[in-house]
Amino acid sequence: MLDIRLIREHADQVKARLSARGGDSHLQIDSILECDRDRRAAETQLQTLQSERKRMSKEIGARKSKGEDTAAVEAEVRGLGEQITKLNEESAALDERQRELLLHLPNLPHEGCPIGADAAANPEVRVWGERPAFGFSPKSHVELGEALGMFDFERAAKISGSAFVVFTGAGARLERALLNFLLDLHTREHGYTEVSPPVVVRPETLIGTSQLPKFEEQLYRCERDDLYLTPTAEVPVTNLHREEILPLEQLPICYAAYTPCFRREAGSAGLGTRGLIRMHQFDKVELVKITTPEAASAELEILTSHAERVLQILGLHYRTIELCTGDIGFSSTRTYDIEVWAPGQNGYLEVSSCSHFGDFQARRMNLRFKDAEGKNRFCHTLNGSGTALPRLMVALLETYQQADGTVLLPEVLRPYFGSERIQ
RNA sequence: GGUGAGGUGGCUGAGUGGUCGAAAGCAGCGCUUUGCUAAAGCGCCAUACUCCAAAAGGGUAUCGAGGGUUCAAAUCCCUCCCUCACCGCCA
Repeated sequence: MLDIRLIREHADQVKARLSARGGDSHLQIDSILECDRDRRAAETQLQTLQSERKRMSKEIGARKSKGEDTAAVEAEVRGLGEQITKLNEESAALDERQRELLLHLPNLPHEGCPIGADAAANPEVRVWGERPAFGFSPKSHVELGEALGMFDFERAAKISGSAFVVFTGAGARLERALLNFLLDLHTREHGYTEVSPPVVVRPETLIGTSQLPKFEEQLYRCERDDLYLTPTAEVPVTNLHREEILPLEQLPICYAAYTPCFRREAGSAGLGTRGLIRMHQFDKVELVKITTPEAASAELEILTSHAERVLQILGLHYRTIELCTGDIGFSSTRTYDIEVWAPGQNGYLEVSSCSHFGDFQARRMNLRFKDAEGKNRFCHTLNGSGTALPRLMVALLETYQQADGTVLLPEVLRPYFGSERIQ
């Protein structure tokens, strides 16, 4: 959520930055300003009347204690009360409307965010390793994995529908090995604190990280209890400190969390494609940071390097791109995507998206810290996948496949998996 | 799921209709005094919104949340959320 004062005082700048996103969100600014003006006018009027009522009520109290008759004044104040009720409704409605408008407005892109219309304009920031060469035609993970008995899409469809998977045998074991490897790496070497949060959350939690109100149709909802399945651990983990004022010396807070993630993928292209690339439920290890505005930009670089490190250790070729203004997500000011090479797809797959949200989420969840001067200020939040599991598995299987259809695992995974080869 | 007890400022904790935004204590900040690693005294010490060009200074709201009663609500009524205890059920 943007600061209404920023919008009020620098409307043109806000509009300009929003238009860099390419949508029509900047067109909302004028109606927000109008609502803000009406709201403040109503509030000022309301407060004047309240002040009057308060004064007169005190007077009634004072006169009653002296035994005087106050019937006439009481009648007068009663009339005031009616006006106050009406104005209060008006003012509350305007307040609610303003909040609604602000909740639907995306974040401003960071000054450093490259300008561009869409994904085609995303600059490549780094490339690591190179595409592996094969003396044969590399197979897709679907072909490899099904032959090795690692997953079963048909039975998953039987029990849950399309775009679900059952990991079986070596597949289930590899999933578990990867999770343990990722959590160990981030907690032991990168200093994150491991958390294991609920994956069913209340609507306010989703408003905090901004999946609601705008992206409701992408979420699974348990209607009876008004709870939602989390689309990413970002949601429960970032909200852990909602409505708190954190001491400066506690920052940055760094959490690593493994959770399953649930996405309806309504209207997604490519949902019909076979394989592990886009599913309704998948596992992910997420990295979350809560920090100060001053430290946040540097933390984004660190966070991204931690996600990249996963691929480096696994020996997987990848590239890092930065999303341009036309491609960054709703709540992000700046985002790096890490794309791993998948030989069987003959293309790159996004396995991590690392974003800096500024105080956009912190405002929504009223997450603050006490600065060196003792002032309460909004935190900055960041997160990145570290990494998504199924796509990492795709890249692993396809990169390390052998001519005989077996998969020779990278060194670091062998103790976790319990052998060096999937066969 | 049932019954009961609760939810007050950074913390502890008073307050059951009227100068209560809220006693007192602790912690914190400032000043003073005395001085062997500290004590005493005094003062300050919530948040949000809003008015004013700004500062200074006002105003309003906030005692878990939302409604209601009343001239007036931390205080009375209703609904919800949460915590604790016991019972029931249960991986």
